Amino acid sequence: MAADIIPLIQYIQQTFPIATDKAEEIAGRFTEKEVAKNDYLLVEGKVCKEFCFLETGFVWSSTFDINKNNITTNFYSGRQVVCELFSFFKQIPSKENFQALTDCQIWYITFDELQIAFHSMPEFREFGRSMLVSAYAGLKQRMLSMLHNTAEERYALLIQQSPDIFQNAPLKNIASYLGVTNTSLSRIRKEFTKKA
Amino acid sequence: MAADIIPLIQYIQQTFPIATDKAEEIAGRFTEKEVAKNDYLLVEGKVCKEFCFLETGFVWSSTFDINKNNITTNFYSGRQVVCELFSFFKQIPSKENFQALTDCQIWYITFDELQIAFHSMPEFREFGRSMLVSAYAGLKQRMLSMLHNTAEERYALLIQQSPDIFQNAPLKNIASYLGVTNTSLSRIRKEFTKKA
DNA sequence: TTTATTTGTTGCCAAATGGCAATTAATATA
DNA sequence: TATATTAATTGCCATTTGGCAACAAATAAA
Repeated sequence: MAADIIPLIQYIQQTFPIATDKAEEIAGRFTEKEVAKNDYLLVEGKVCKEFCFLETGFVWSSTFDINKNNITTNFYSGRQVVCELFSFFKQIPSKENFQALTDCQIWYITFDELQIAFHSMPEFREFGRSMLVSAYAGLKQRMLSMLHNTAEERYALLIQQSPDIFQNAPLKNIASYLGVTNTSLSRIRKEFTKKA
Repeated sequence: MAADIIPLIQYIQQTFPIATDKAEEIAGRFTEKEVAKNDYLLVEGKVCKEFCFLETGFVWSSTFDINKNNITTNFYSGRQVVCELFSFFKQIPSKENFQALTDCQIWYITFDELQIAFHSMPEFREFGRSMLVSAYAGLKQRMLSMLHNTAEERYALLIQQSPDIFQNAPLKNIASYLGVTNTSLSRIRKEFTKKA
């Protein structure tokens, strides 16, 4: 599959309003690569070296709780940033794994390249900051939803907002993403289809 | 009470390792102010204009859910950044209120001043980014805790890590911060003291 | 294709949490 | 101080979610 840089340019502009030629200049700093299904973009204990934009494909990230249970931290479908931001920006070992659940087409920039680009391109910095702030806000939303919605409400929201997750990830991982056991998710799904 | 800039300098250095004179230069861009008990640092619907460092005092932030219930988003004790980052960095209206629960001594910098300082001081930018990344990581931790710890475990963690919250905030707000009803929190506390 | 392994569903019951109302305690106001 | 208001606790019961085991379905491996 041929790589297409347009989605990255659009993503940059939508994250931080900017002239198209500037967005193209930023996007031009990225390199393309492919990641095969089931391969890892990042392994726990390693430092995240690349800031990735997922052009096409599907990725999930996970970590382990105290009881060594694998718990899903997130799912990523196309046209999103896929990066363990803490590990990447602090250049310290990641506590999460990132794995491709389908073949992926990716645009990436290394940490060193990004540092250089940040210093020479104020717009790139602004984009980076805006991306971070949006990620922060998204996480806060998710946290508030965890606090004040039932598991069934969270399930309903997820299936409505990200139906693609259900095409790409096994239910047990969706369950841990939602913070319920797979037994409970199974029952929630039963109730849900009954209502619909 | 006289303002003391040392805690701010220390906070900067601890967030992003940097020479003391550079940290002092960054801190020098901040202005001091006092906020009286019960006054608001930020009101929902207004754009957050100041990036604040809380030298001394105690602040809580809250928002409203769909049913107009007031829910606590966070508590802030001294030597922390107190800022609605999304509203501040995007300069859009805040969905949260920030209120002082005690008299507060604050160091702040406005958005415009910060923009200027960011452009002229690379170290300030790095500090800002590091602060954002840490905030992001802290939020992720909290979210994972919401997902995979019981209410009682979250209560135990909170009282252990932030006992000062219990000296400054009413239990009903701590309950909504933990994502439980105040009825449940009351029972959890009863069980907890029984065990200890 | 056959077999083994993993994933998903269901029944049964236990544990955690919520909802409501009554009561007490604490705080604010007159 | 007396009164009104708000916060916190408790009892009773309903709802949600979890744990375990058995089973079925899907997928991977031989």
